[in-house]
Amino acid sequence: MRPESPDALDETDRQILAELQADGRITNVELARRVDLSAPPCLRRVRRLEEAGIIRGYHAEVTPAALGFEITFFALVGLETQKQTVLDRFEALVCEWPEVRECHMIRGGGDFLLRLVARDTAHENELTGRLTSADTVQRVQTLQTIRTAKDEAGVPI
Amino acid sequence: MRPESPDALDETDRQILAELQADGRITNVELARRVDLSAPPCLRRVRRLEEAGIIRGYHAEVTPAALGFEITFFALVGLETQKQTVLDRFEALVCEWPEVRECHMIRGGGDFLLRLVARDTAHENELTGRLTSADTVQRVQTLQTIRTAKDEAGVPI
DNA sequence: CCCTCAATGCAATGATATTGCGCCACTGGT
DNA sequence: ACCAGTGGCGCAATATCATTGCATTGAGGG
Repeated sequence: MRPESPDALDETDRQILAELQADGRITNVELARRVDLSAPPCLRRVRRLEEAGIIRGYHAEVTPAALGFEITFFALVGLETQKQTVLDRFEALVCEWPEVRECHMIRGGGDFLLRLVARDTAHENELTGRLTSADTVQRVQTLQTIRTAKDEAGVPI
Repeated sequence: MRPESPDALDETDRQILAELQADGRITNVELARRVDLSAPPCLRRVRRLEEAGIIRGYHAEVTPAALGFEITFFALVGLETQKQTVLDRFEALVCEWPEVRECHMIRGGGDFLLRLVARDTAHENELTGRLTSADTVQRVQTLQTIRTAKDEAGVPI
């Protein structure tokens, strides 16, 4: 029947993903040239990848400092319990803060790793204060980034 | 003379950044419509933002699992010393690993926070083992992500 | 009040995206 | 071995978009 699953990716698909991950605004004509296809089938492949959810979207990478966000930091947050409703409530709370850019639940439960941005140290302090004083929060360890040697959004292809 | 710095962003620029951060493949015509400009000045603003380094690039967001990377995890790595050459060497080392997607130096020195992707738990174990046995590495704490409630690449605008 | 400069909009031109269609290769069944 | 059926490709045509040149407009300075 089918030698591979219907959503399997061949080498050309991987090349397309690699190119679009590296430059999301490349023209379809140029993309087709790089993966050695003509434009129409190349575009059809891109559409298929988008519709399959393999490409979730395209984003401009904006320098945070240009918008006044000089500080990026992480916060390791421990909650008092591991009860699901408590975890859910904490997630819902911080997800509403625009300064929280990522919220990952880690390990067995009760712990979260957040990535946040702040305009300055006062803003940062305010954010950590808000975290510390939030309901059910037991401890907050902030990890201030001194410098970032690598920051690639995607995955290796 | 100048009411604001030459690289200052007005409200239209911020709108452009917000739109391109949300959808990096939007056409210039559509972008111009949303920020209430005609196409040429809109494109000129985008080019200016790109050349000023405010827009660093555009990237497709690819689902890691589609490429076989089922696991994302973080690693807190402590080195034995804070000597600059040791820090630099560690950074150079892990930056060469494709599975390391982010490498942030944190706090006073000697500590790094890494974000990594792995195909499976065996791959993850191999990576943490490589970290643990790397030269000058004192300790490695892995933070396995159970679930991710929020993962926004950019900054609030 | 005039001048200057920066930014805009319009119009024209060259590229690109998108669709329809025919062709070829491969697969499975006869 | 032959014959559909299927999927993917390239070509060609058309709609849309990107990009450039140029005239106009409005705000601030002289």
